[in-house]
Amino acid sequence: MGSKERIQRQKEDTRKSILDAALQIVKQEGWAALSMRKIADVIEYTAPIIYEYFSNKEGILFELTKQGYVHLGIKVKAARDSKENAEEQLEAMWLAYWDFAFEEKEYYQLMYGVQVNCCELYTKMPEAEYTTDLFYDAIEKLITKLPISEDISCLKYYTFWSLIHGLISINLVQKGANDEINQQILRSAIKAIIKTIND
Amino acid sequence: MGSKERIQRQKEDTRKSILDAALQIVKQEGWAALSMRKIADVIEYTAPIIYEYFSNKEGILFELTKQGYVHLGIKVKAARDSKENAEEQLEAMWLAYWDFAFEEKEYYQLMYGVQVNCCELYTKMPEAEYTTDLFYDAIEKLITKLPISEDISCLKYYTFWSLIHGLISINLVQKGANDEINQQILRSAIKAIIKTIND
DNA sequence: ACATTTGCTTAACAGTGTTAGATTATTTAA
DNA sequence: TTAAATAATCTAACACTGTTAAGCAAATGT
Repeated sequence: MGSKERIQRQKEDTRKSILDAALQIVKQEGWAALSMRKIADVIEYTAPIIYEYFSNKEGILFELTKQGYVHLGIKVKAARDSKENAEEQLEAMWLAYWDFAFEEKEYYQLMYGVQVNCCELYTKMPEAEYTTDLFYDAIEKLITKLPISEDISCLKYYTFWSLIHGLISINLVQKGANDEINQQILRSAIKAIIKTIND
Repeated sequence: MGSKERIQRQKEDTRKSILDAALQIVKQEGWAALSMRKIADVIEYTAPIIYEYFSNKEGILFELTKQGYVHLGIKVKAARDSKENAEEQLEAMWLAYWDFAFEEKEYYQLMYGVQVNCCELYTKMPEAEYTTDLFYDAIEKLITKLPISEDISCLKYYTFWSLIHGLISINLVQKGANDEINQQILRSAIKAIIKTIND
């Protein structure tokens, strides 16, 4: 009897619907408004059911964080593949990162703890490392002096990341900034950091 | 009878003790653990009393935010006054900002919404503008091309701020970064941005 | 047909911010 | 000094939050 598999499929559907419901609520009302009972309302169950799919609320956040990293990775990879030149690739990748932060604001807030009390234990999430690796590769392609030291690519990566994440955070928290100035800062700073890669 | 003034003084003391208690709890247990009842326990009252001094919890956070900006302003000003050279001044000021973020981690988290759901209405807080003005002044001192355009100082200010705030946020959220690398990024990036001021 | 397992719900606990009403203490007025 | 008025404080409650235990009902296995 194949009913086992049907039930299995139903369970996976419910699990997915929990994640979808959570994201929907957050997109409509923000992270502070997300509650187990609200999720239960959306999926038309009662709250305790959720605990058969996730050990607790943090479990849901953890899964959504993973989803976020997957989406970000896809977007950054696509940006890289849209360009030939190594410099253009790196710039396009950071711009894609920037776009992701605002298009998928709720994911970004969760992934990087901007106004969200995300759990602390997201260390060593393989989905997160994928994007990081893409950036490291792109940076190292631009380094001409061999052998490529881990230190210098790390330094450059964090410089890029700090600048862009800082600009995003400032905009996500005290929004109301001029978008033109943001674009100017972004583009000129990216170019400036790229220039210093082989200093 | 001067008892009016005595009572007035007592009220001010209680108000201050509420703020002190809140900060104490946060320093011991983090922002997530701060509750009205815990504050009440510390000041040896019951929770409703707090509402005679602050309209709600957000009111307490608002006041602490203001305190934070005052402290930051003092620190940044002191850093400026410790140097003669304009470049050295600006660098010292950002390093002071950096130090503040870690020495007064709880204040910084609140002021800039790092892992804290601070209220949104902190716009136009005069205490915050003081520090901003200090940085603008220091940047404009370095601009040689006259007349000094508002755009260019704004651009440079946000570039500095984004980078440093980003680096701080990353360290406050996913802590565990190498402190040497942070210092290297900080100092080299500050110098790099200063260099581009007159481009 | 009976027993067992599964799916799901209700009820509860301990905590949160916040408010209304009752109570106690202090001050003022007679 | 005593009575009335005011101020200070607390208890209790409401509507939430995450989470767990107990119970009911329907589907399943024997």
